[in-house]
Amino acid sequence: MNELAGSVAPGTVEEFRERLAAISDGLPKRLRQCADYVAANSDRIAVSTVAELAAGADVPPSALMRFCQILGFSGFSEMQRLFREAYVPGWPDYSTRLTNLKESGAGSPAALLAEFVEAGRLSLEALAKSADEAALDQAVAVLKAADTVHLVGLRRAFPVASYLAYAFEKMDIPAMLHDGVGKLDHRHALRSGDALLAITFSPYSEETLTLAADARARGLPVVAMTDRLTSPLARQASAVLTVPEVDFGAFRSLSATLALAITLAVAVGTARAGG
Amino acid sequence: MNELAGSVAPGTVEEFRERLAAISDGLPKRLRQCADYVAANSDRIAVSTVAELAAGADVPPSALMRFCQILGFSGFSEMQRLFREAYVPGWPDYSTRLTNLKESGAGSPAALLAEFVEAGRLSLEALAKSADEAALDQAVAVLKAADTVHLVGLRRAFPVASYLAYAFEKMDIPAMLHDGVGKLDHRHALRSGDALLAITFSPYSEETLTLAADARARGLPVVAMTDRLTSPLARQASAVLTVPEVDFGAFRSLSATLALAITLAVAVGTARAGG
DNA sequence: ACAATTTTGGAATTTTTATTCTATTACGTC
DNA sequence: GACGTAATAGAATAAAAATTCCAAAATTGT
Repeated sequence: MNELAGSVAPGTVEEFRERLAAISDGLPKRLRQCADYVAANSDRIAVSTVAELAAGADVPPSALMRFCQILGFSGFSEMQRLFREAYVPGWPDYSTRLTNLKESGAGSPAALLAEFVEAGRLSLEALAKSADEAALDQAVAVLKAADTVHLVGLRRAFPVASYLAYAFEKMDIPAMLHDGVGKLDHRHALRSGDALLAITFSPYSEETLTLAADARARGLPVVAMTDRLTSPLARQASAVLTVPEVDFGAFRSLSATLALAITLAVAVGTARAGG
Repeated sequence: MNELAGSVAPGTVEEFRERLAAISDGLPKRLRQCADYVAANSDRIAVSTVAELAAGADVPPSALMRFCQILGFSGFSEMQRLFREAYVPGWPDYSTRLTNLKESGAGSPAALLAEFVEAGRLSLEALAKSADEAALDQAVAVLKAADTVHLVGLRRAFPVASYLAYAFEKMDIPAMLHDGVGKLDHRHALRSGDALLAITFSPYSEETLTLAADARARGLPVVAMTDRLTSPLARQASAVLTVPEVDFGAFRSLSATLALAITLAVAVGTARAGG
């Protein structure tokens, strides 16, 4: 294979990355694992041993040695030297790095990123604090018992609904995403024995509320993911999950909402598998 | 002298500094040199050998060993471990932890939620630490210049793509979501002057890669959001944004991915409005 | 299905690195 | 200025790490 690739060792981290990208295609399985792991954790090279890195990449140490040689180094030590020399203990802790990003100028992409990361983190923390365990248990119970889980969420909530649809499908749970494509109305698909998982945040989307009301009228249980207990969706629901999400500008980070959504999906999936 | 100082080793870098400051008065000559050098170059500890550090401090290696022991460590290796771990804040096999939790079914929904919140938090922190500002700037520049922004992301990445579509629409940026509904092939919609924002994670979706290759072939710039620099998508791209995200089984928390996505959308939006 | 070639895993080996030990030196005290 | 104590340097040893090598397994092409 790539026996010619490594005539001369990369002299800088940049060169290293280039070569890595250049060769990593035609690499056999184990060496590819090395390439992927090293690319994702290049900051660890300077402070790890062969054995540690190999364990991380889930390959034997000798595979990692071969990998180093294919890249043009005489061995691991030479590769490590490159990274040790370039090593500046970047941004040891998260908060100073955030400050640093913000300082790159108000409105700059980096500063924005810092804001959104912060918003997401706050949302997650708030969720952990405020989560209602009883409501969560009840939601799981309702969805576990359902024949088909109907999912609805539009606009801002659509990513969440579509993610749930993906997750349910992966776990072999019958689910149907009501996405309103082609303005079709799928409400006739709601059958006795099913359940609806509805997601909407202020300003609440009319279609979602309508579908929830419809399900309620037919006697189907409704699980709500929304922003307040006083939301119009909450009235229709047999279980209400509220998500405190920090808005930044007109947008909402969705971090907390998605975390809750995955929890729900996995909990329902294991509950069903176990029953 | 300070023979009692080292009853127990410092557990954090903070503690280390405190103890160093506390004892470094009253130290004999050689040990003083060690203390001074280490204090001034503590960032090198993680990536140096005893011999290198000793040479830097202009003392024999054995002096440095004694110094480590006076600080409370069993030897140099233990001290070094402290610094290596402090700068390598990875998530030690977090995904297997989650997988185990899921498979054992031992976790109550509330416990699951705690895990997913933690995963999201870690992802966001890692994003802040590892974000490539230059790549982000370039991605913004590319999308700012585009007539229409085409979005593609399937399966796990679909929520991200759909959220971007929503955000772009809110900001009056011409955007088109390639969602593959009805197996329609929209590639003819790629026109000169447009740009493609493609999102895919391992295992990479074939359709996304194909569309990216297609765009590339027509000379359109491609911005990639993916998991590794060695991803097949990265090859097609004029800007590559990598997102560190904790996977668990087939799922991915998406917290970091969405934070980056919003950043991109808002940055492009303000850049366009300002131009 | 077979042979040729590549890839792999693990044990054996070598090299490097950390650590201990001890004779010697320096220091402070009386 | 001699004695006792503490500190030091460097050699000796132990431990850990890197690197090589080869037989077995897997792939590839015919």
